[in-house]
Amino acid sequence: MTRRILVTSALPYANGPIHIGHLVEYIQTDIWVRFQKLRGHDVVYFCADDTHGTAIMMRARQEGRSEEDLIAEMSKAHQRDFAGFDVDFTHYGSTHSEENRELCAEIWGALRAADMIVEKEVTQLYDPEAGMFLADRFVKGTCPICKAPDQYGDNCEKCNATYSPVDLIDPVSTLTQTKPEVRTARHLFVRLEKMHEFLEQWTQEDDHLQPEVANYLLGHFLKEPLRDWDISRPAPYFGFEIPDSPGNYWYVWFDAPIGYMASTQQWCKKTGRDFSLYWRNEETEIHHFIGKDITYFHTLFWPAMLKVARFNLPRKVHVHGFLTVGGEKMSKRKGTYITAETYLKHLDPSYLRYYYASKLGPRQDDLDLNLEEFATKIDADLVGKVVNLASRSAKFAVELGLSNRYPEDGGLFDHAAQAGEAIADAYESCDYNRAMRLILELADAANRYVENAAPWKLAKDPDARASLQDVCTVALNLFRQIAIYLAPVLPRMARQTEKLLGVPIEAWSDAGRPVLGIPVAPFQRMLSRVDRKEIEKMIEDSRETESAGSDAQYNDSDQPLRDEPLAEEITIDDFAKVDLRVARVVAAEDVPEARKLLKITLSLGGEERRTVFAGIKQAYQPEDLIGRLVILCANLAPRKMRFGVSEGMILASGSGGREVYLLHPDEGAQPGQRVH
RNA sequence: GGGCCGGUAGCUCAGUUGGUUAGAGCAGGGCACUCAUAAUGCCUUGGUCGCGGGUUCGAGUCCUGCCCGGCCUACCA
Repeated sequence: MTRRILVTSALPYANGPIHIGHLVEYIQTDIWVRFQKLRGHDVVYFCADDTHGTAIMMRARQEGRSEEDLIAEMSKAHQRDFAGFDVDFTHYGSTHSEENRELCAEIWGALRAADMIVEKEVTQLYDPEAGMFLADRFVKGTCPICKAPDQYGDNCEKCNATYSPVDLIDPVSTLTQTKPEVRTARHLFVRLEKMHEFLEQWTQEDDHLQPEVANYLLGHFLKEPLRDWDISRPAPYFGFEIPDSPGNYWYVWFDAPIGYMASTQQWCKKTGRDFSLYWRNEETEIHHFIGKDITYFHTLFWPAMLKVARFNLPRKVHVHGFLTVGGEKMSKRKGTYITAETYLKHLDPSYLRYYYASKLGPRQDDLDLNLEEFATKIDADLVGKVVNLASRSAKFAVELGLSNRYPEDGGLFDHAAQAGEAIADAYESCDYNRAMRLILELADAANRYVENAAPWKLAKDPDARASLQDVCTVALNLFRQIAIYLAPVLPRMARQTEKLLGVPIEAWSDAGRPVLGIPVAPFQRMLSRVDRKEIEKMIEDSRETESAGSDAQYNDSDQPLRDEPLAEEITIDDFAKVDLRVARVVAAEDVPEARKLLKITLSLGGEERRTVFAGIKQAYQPEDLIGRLVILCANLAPRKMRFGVSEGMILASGSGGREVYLLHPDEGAQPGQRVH
């Protein structure tokens, strides 16, 4: 039975380039789409740029151009990058389109009609100079709980407290460095709770979600009433104005998923198709591929919106994990924040497609790109085993062509043909790493066959030409089966195989019938071994790109400053209030119940001792601290904690967790000395 | 604190509803081959399946407690 399938990948935000982290998703989706097409299904694959929101507006302002100009450029760059990795969309649209505006209005109307929209006052900080309300991350100030300076508007990284930006002490707008004022505005909210029962059912039934995702939703959101969803933003905002609420705009997360539909609509208009066949027809399967960070938009809000507006619900939302490189988050400093563009300058996209395929499973686990493994996997699996099959047998077949009848091969071809269903099951369930393993087993068996048949010996015997032809016929047909099974992952290799044998690869079932009595073209290299030097160059390039503009000699990243902009200016008197002292760690012990804390006893010289709880457990061993000098903020108000009273704060930089770097004075400093 | 996922060979991972001596790839060692992009084939080293209990004729697999790692979430400070 032919299935009609509509597939989407999440819409990349038009605020930055595509990088190898994004590509996990687009490659995963593209493989699934190509697989379904090969199986003979009617598949369309839509995506678009996500263009709205404050971030785009701010960036356009900064660069002194219009938002339209910015997003046009990003869209072009994104599409170029995707094409470079053989990600083949049916249509690539934009959320900033008339089609999207109309669909937003339609769904909005349905939400209104269902009495799901309410208006509420929201008190927010407003930057009069920028003329806009400030989202939480555009405000910094002193934490109202622990008095830590430089904290974002919604929570404190130091003490983990959550609060409203209105409660911040000395708030500063990060846009203009001025002091914002408190203003109230009327926001529109979606009463999601009205759909509670529906969502509880939809998320738990029919395999719509991976089990861990369904559990997560049940445990975190659905166990209590769903909160109203703040769906409007006051002007100025780059997006669509809400038709029945002038001055208010739809929040970017309202119109972003609707962009899937708008992209479909654009394609339908272009090609004369029927939109309702895809979004208002129960027989169409809709599959969304997304990252785990946006799970709840796609599994709660989105199905609720579709349900209310009577559109098709997703058949399945496939959630994948994040990419790490060498076991760590991508880092510009380490050169592992690799853009699609930089990758393509150095390496073959097929490498990454295969590597991701060999690591991707059906669950939302994070995926690690280990560059050493990357290189050995490509070399061993693809070059050494798969391509090698063709390259070691094709040259004997050029003169002879393939036999007219399929020779005895000990059941190898039939076995591989039968394996096709298990491999297909693995692709279908997004268990690509299993599919790759199964395919590689076939390549192993085929190489063993060639080894035993020894065509190179037959080639020396003029009387053995028939046998030689038979051996090549088997080897090349086994190779072709593998090329077909790998075609979703490696479309280029499928094309090369077509050229080699002069027969098109059009369907999965082609792997069930051998090709016979045909000429064989001279073998041309299909894939090169991975050049380790290019990997290094790629890393180097990725480092350079982000350090451009900084002092050439040191290449320090500007990321820390961007993460945490400079604070408001202070006077020397302000500074003098802070009493910093050199102190010696005389004891340090683990606080077993705490995840981050070490209990540290400091000496300020003589008998003066201080006990401080410091959140550095993940970065330092207690025994390594004993004896060393640190800098202590000595006049900080004592703070009662669960484990005791903390009498100060040890100075350190870094983002927390393992990234904590204690300050220490140069040689000669004495405990108790004040730092001026 | 709560939730989810994981912990199997040096590394990356398979292990189907509990059923013989726990597997693969890579890496290591040896041999063979020399058609192929120093590719391939054969042999081989290597595992108290995180730890402790329990259920069972039988546990990597089921139950339970704990330890470790990742992610999520909350609170206290």
